[in-house]
Amino acid sequence: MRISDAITAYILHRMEETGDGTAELQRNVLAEQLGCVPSQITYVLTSRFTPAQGYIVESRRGGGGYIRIQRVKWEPDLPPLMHVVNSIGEELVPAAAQAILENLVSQKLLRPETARVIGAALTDQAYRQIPADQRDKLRAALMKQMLTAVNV
Amino acid sequence: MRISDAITAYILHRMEETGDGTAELQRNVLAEQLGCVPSQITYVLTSRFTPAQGYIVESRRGGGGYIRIQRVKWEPDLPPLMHVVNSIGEELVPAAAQAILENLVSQKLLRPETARVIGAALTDQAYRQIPADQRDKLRAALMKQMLTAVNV
DNA sequence: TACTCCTGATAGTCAGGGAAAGTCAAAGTC
DNA sequence: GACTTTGACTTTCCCTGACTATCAGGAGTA
Repeated sequence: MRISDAITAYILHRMEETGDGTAELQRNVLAEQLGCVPSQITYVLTSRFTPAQGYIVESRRGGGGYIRIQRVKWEPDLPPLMHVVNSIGEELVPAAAQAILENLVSQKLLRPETARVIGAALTDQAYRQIPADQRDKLRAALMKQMLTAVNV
Repeated sequence: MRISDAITAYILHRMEETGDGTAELQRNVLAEQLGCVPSQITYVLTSRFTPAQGYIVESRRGGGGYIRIQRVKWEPDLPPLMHVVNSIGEELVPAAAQAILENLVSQKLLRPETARVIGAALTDQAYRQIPADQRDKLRAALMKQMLTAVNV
């Protein structure tokens, strides 16, 4: 029995309990409860609760800090967005990004304004400071993150 | 339970009450009411009610002293969001980004969906691969880029 | 009246300590 | 080889208290 599985199960269970698809926890507390080091929690979150898997994670450090995990609710006519998110690999070139966005807009899965905003965040314009060989990876991560947030 | 949150909530509540987006208070009095030291009020003001987050704070010492917090009214001229874009510096920390978005939404200058999407692109979650010391710069660049794209 | 000085009533500053979560690389497991 | 686990170190945020700066008004003086 892996600790990671226990952590995952616990988080999912908590989500069920709250009823709104949200789980809020404190890293140190949970680590203590489950008998692992705190960074193990972080590991599980980054490997199993990613946007591509339909989750949004937000957190806060310092006194009274917390971690909140939220499961994305998919509207009946929106699963295609999920497919898109899953179909994006580790890297994404600008042209492909634009194509995906245009496609989504023409299918009425994305408002034009939303597409514009997403597109703006995916142009190399914004990545001046990022080494060229890392931009496509960043682009892919951002695209997934943003598409996932469209229908929280 | 964070005292900072209570102070923040109190100030926002006061702003609602007055109706003109202004709250006036006395530091010692509020500190007494909420059971904290006066400098805690100052801390909250400097960390959560900054100009970058859309607030102006003015104060006066001595007898009859006071602190007035005012929510910035963005001019309804064109282009609406440029004020915000211009007020963002070279770097942007996550908390400030979030605060700006909330402010814009509450002033109806941004659709909640759009704010969510932008917010998603500004969390550290999306920047795992980026060196920590470059994230705030990237965040600032992305924020400007996206806000500019809202009303093309 | 006019001026200075004192005093009490404010708010501001800053350094330090504590409480969280994040990072990363090395070691372990299957 | 990919995934897991660990722990030392870092960063962020919160809270406090001692000390400082500023203001208004009154007392004293001429």
